[in-house]
Parts: sequence; structure tokens; C-alpha cells
Amino acid sequence: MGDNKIDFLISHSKTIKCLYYHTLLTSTEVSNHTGKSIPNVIKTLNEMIAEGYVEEKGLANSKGGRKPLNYSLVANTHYLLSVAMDQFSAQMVLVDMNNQFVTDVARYGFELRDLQTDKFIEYLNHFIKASGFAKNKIIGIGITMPGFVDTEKGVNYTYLKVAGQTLVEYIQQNISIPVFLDNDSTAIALAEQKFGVAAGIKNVMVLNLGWGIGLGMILNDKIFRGNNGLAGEFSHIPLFKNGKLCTCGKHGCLETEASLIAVTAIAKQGIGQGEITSLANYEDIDADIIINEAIKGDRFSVKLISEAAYHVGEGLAILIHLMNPAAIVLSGKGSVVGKLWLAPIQQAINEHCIPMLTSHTTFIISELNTRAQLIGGAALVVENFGKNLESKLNEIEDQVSV
Amino acid sequence: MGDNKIDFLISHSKTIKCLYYHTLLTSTEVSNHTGKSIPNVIKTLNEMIAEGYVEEKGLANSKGGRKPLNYSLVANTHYLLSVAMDQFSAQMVLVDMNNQFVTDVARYGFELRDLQTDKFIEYLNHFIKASGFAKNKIIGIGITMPGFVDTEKGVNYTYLKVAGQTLVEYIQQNISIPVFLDNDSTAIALAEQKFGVAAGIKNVMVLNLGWGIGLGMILNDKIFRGNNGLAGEFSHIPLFKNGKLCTCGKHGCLETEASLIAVTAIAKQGIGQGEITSLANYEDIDADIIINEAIKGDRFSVKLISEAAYHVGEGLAILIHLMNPAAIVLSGKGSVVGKLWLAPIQQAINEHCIPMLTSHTTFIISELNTRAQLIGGAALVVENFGKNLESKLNEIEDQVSV
DNA sequence: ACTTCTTTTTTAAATTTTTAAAAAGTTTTT
DNA sequence: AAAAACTTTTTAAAAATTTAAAAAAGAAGT
Repeated sequence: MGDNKIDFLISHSKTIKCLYYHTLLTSTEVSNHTGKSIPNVIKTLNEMIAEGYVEEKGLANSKGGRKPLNYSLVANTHYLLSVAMDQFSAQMVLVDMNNQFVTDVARYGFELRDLQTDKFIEYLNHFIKASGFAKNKIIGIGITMPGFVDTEKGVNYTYLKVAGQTLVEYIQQNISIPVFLDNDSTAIALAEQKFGVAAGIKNVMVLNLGWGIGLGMILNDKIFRGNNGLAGEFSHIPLFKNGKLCTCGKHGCLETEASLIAVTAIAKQGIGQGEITSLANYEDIDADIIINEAIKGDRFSVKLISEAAYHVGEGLAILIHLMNPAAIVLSGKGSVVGKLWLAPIQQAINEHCIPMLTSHTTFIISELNTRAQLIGGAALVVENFGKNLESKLNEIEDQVSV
Repeated sequence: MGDNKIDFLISHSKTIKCLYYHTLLTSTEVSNHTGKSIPNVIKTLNEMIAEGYVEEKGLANSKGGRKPLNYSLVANTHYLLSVAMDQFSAQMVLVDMNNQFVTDVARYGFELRDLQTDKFIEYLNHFIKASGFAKNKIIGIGITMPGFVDTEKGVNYTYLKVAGQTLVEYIQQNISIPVFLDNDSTAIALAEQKFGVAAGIKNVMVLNLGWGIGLGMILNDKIFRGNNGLAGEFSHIPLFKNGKLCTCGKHGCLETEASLIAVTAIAKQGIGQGEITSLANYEDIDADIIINEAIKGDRFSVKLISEAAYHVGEGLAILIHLMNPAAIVLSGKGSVVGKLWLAPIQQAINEHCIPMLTSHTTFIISELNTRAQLIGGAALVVENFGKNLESKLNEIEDQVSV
């Protein structure tokens, strides 16, 4: 079958992508991004204007010549549903074709490891209904979450497992909207690359500082996922001989010394041993509290974060040796205290890295913060405009007609 | 100016590359490799036949239809000079357009860290003259060597440094043939990808088992070099808290426990302490001797190799976590005892890797052995057919006409 | 041996894409 | 304020590429 409108969209996916990622572009800029000639681009753009997907948005500035027309996507032709999950909640937001949030960010709480897929689908349906937007206006859902995710297959090997079917298939069957699944850290890397501080840098390591330490890699300007989508398992590289058992079942993972979970455990131990710290004022402490007290200046809290950061730095030293990145971005929830991490990381790097290599790598703190993962989820859908979206739409159509 | 013949070659570089890498292809296969339509491919091929670069080579088999014509490059239109260096010597060979060695492999001995660039150029001139082939038939020189190499810039930051000029520029000025420089391990990875066991695999880690432990990475079907060509510094990832000073100036590098240099040092120490081993029969031992005795079955030698291999495995566990490769190839000189490495590496992987990840990665032992680096050097020149070759030829022409 | 089916090659037509040049709109200079 | 310089847009022509159909060559079955 194949909807003509959709075919049209898909055949112009390159143009859509660059307009989505840059919001406002001139024909020359689109030409540069797509690699097509200017007459070609203008023809395409005019076709898209005729179909209502693109609009002219005034004139851009020029440095001595005719002012070029600005083009952008019409914001309300379609919407992207971004679902950003972590261990304890799913955040959802609807994003328009200009990468703007058009709803409030909704939050559904749970324990991820106990979450049932059907419950999750309930949340999705609830959010869509509550959003007030027409369901058929939602062109795709981008779900980003922790765990071992194979984006191509549409499976999370760790959470939300469905028997006999992929998670993506299952959700699609129940919601009838194309679904794309990806790892949380990869989504954050995508967000940083398209809209954040990693924009325009070809080789970037994006750290997702959260409960664990996630890693999204941009190599040669492309998100790198490895052979089965499992690349970037930074949190569990075997780095320490500390004998500590990790949640993954192995010993001495980076996570056992450097994650916020480890930090919290060490903090509790310290308090028990009578450390002088404002943390002692709390009945029960968690990572957020430690971060807050560290920001306020509590010595013990700062020391805890610093020590974790140093260990992250040890891991990063290895990463730099292997990947020779132009930049390392500190992103994710934990990046709000980015500056606290920076000095100890730098120190570890200096101690463990060959100077030749460190001199080529700079550290950057994210400005997207908590929005990164949501932005990445929407971008994930846009990234799949084209062949992938087409085949998912066909799947859904087949299934409805059966 | 630009030679017409060369312009012709360069404009058909895609076709040349796939014919070089596969030796014998049908028009359909060329079409698949280049992404061009069959009429287009056949037109190109016929043009190249007219120019003498391609020839028809009989008919290929067919499963029920007209037999397709085979095409291949004419072997003797040009030659590629491959120079494979290690710490103690440079091997040189001339390779034809069918990837066949057309001279014996010449060997020039030296201490790399003491080698002067002018002496090296002497060797090159000597080899070219002694080869008996016309210099203008040599279309490019591929030099592959240890050290921090920036291929794009044409510099080795570690060896053969030239003041005020890049190494590549300097050699080109003296030899008047385009020169391409790359890291030895990267070259080996390229060889394995194009002609070896890594062919057709999209994400492969190629280990260069030699004096150090080099790493060449194939990511998404492409050689990955990092932001400044320095990626793959596997040998110096900080992995141990052993306090041992490494040649790089840092402490605890993988190399301090796992390289053949480290193995040799440990062996000498063991002999001094009266270990019962056939190694004791030698006046002075080196890595080759240990490898040979290990093959012959000397327990102590096997144990030494095994321990080194286990440490390599610890490093590989990290690599697998980060890159999720489909395969890890054991190549380089040391791969002749590939099977000796395999079991202890596997054991380390099992101990330090999340099973989910190991199950997706297979180990393969190279079949290219000592020829890998030489093949890679020639392939390096072929890889640069196109823009890069053109600009180097222009540089040389400008310089001659001045 | 003949027919039927496949696959490759060739040919011609259609389409896409680029190139080049002209026209139109701004800024800077005189 | 007018001219010159510079850009972007538009248009038209040329070139490249692909598509589709026909022809040729061989394999497999009857």
C-alpha cells in the first residue's frame, strides 16, 4: 500500500533531518548539508512548501549580497513522542517538528526492574490521551532507557522483556505508532551532537552521569552502537581489583567505585563511622542529597564526589587511549555538578594518560542537562525518517488490515 | 596541470579499489560494490579496458543463466611500494595491481629510534633501483610503522621526525613518488579487512601481537583512526597498579605485563632464579626464542606466553565492553603462536566480561601472518586512490616544475 | 534436440542532477 | 546618490545516471 503523503516525506528525509536539526536554514545551507545542488534543493523545498511541510521564514542576513530566504519545517504537521526512562520513572513529552516541547513533561514513577510492559503501554496511552493532540499526528515514538538495548532489533535485553516478540513490535501492535528504542546514554549523545555542546565535533565521548556511568560515542560524526547495539558499556569495564561485587555479577567494575550508587554506599558507611558532615542531618541519604550538599560546600560530600570522579577519570584515560576523541562531554542528570567532576577527572587523566593524547581532548559540560535524554528520544525518531520509518508504518498497516 | 591518464584513474577510483580488493569481479558485483547501475558500470569498465587498466578474464559460473564476464585490473600498469617497519628493520616489496608481490621481500636492519630520515631515503632508493622496475611505474609508496602516526598530516610524532616539514613531504621531495604513512597496526587491520579473516565483518578489533600490543579498529566497515589518527593505543592503557615504569613514561600500562618485551624480561628473571627451562640453554634470549621454545613445548615458555595472554585478555575485556565488536583478530608476527594465546585470553574474557557481550564476539587467528603489514601498506596506497593521490601528485609536479 | 527459464548484456528512453549563465536583490564604495 | 561589487535566486541547457525493455547466451528440464 503505502500512503502517498508518507512516501513523499520519506523521499525527502535528508532535507527534513537537516531542517529539524537546525530549525532555520537557507537553501545554500541545505545544499551543503544534503550534498545536493542548489537548483535541486530549491525544487525540493518548493515541493515541500506545496505539501505544507516547509515554510519560508523571512530573510537571513547576508554579508554583502542578496539576502537568502530562510526555510523551516512547519511545526505542527507531525509530533514526536519522546519517552525518557531511568531506573525509577519515565518522562514523556510531545515534541513538534521544530524540536520544541509542546506539552509539559509528564512523569510516571515505578521500579524499572519490576515494570510490566502492559503497564508501560497504559502509561503511553494515558499520556497520549491527556496530551490533547490527535494520535494520528504522532509520527513516531522514541523510547530511550537503560539496559542492553539492540536498537536495530528493537529489544532491551535487560528490562521490559516480552516473550516471543520484540518490545518494539509489541508496543507498536498496541499503540499503532512507529516505535524506536534506544539506550539512554546513546540518546543523550545524539542530543548533544544535534543540539548540544557536541555539535560539529566529529569524535566525542558523551558521558551520562547518572545512577551508573553511561557512555554514548560519536565516531566520525556518527553515533556508534557496536555490532549488536551494545557498545559503550563504560560502567562495567573491569578496572579495579577491589573485589567488590557489581550488580552485573562481575567484580571490580568501574561502577563499583564511581557510580552515584557506590557513592551513596560509601557515604552511609562514612556517616556510620562518625564523619563530620551535613549528611548526618538526614535520616536517609540518596545521591541527590549528596549532590546538593556538595554544591552547598559540605566537605565530606565534595570529597565523595571527587573520589568518584577520579575513578571515572581512570576509566576515561583508557577511553582516550583507545578512541583519541576530540572532546569528552559530561552530560546526564549528574552533570549539574559538572564542575565538581572536572578537576579530579583531569587529575586522573594527567596521571594515567600519555600527554600526546590528552592534549587533543577537551572536556565540555553539557548545557542540556535533564532535557538531554528527552531531546535525544525525539531526535531518534527523526534519525529514522526514511527507510526505517517506512517499514514500520507498513508493519502497522499490515497488522491493522489483517 | 594534471596528467590526463591520472585524472582518468582518479575518476574511476571506486572501480579500481573494488577490483584491487577482490581481484576478479563481474559487472554485477562491481555494481553492488560501487552502488552504480549496471549500464553505468559496464560503460566505465569498457572505458578502462580501452585505456589498458582493466582486462576481461573469462567467464564466471552461473546458476542457471548466461555466464557473466570476469573483469580484473591489468597487473602491470602500476606498482605499489609497500614498506613495513618495526623497531629493528624495514621490509620492502613491490606489489602489482592484483595484490601480488612482484619482488622478493627486502630487509633493511637498524634501530628505529636511531634511524635518520636520510638513511631511510637511501634504503628506499636502493630498493627501487635494485627492484629493476621503472620508477615511474610506482604509483605510490605505503609506509607503515610503529609510533604515533597522524596519517592525514603525514607525520610520525615518535620516529623519523623532520624539522619544519612533515615526514611525508620530505620523502616525497626526495623520491618524487606519492607517499602515504600509517601506523603498523592500522595497516595490519586494513590487510585483514581487505584480504584476511576480517573481510566482510563490520566491527573488528585487530590485535597486532608484536613487540608491543598494537590495535587496529574496524568500526562500521571503516578503519577508525580517532580525531588525530592516534586511536588504538591499546598497549598503553593504564590497567595495572604494578608500579612498573613503562617506556611511555607512565606506570602500569598493559604493555608492562603483556608485551613480548615484558615477557622477555620476566623470562630472564626466572632463569636467574633457576627455573627449569630449555631457555636456560641460550646465552641470551629474546622473544623469538621464547616463542619457539613455547611451540616446542617448554613448560616455562608456555607459562610466560600464557600469562602475557591473560593480561591481554584483561585489556580485551575492556575493549569488548566499549566496542561490542563482532570479532577480535589475532594478527601480527606474534600470531604464529595464535593458539597459545587463545585459551588464556578466553579465560580472562570469561572472568571479566559480561556474558551478554562475549557471546557476540568471536576470536579469529590471522592467516596473513608476517605478510599482513606489507599487504596493508600496499592497500593503504590503493585506499588513497582518488582525491588524496591526486593532490600528492600535484604537489610533486609543482615541486619539480619550480 | 527442443523448449523453457535464468541471467547477463545491450540499447533506447526517461529521469535526475548538475553546470552555467542570467537576473534580481543588498551592501559597500566612490 | 550612483556605481561597483558581491550574493542569492531563477532559469535554461547540458550532462550524467538510471530505468525499462529487448536481445543474447547459457542452463535445466522434457
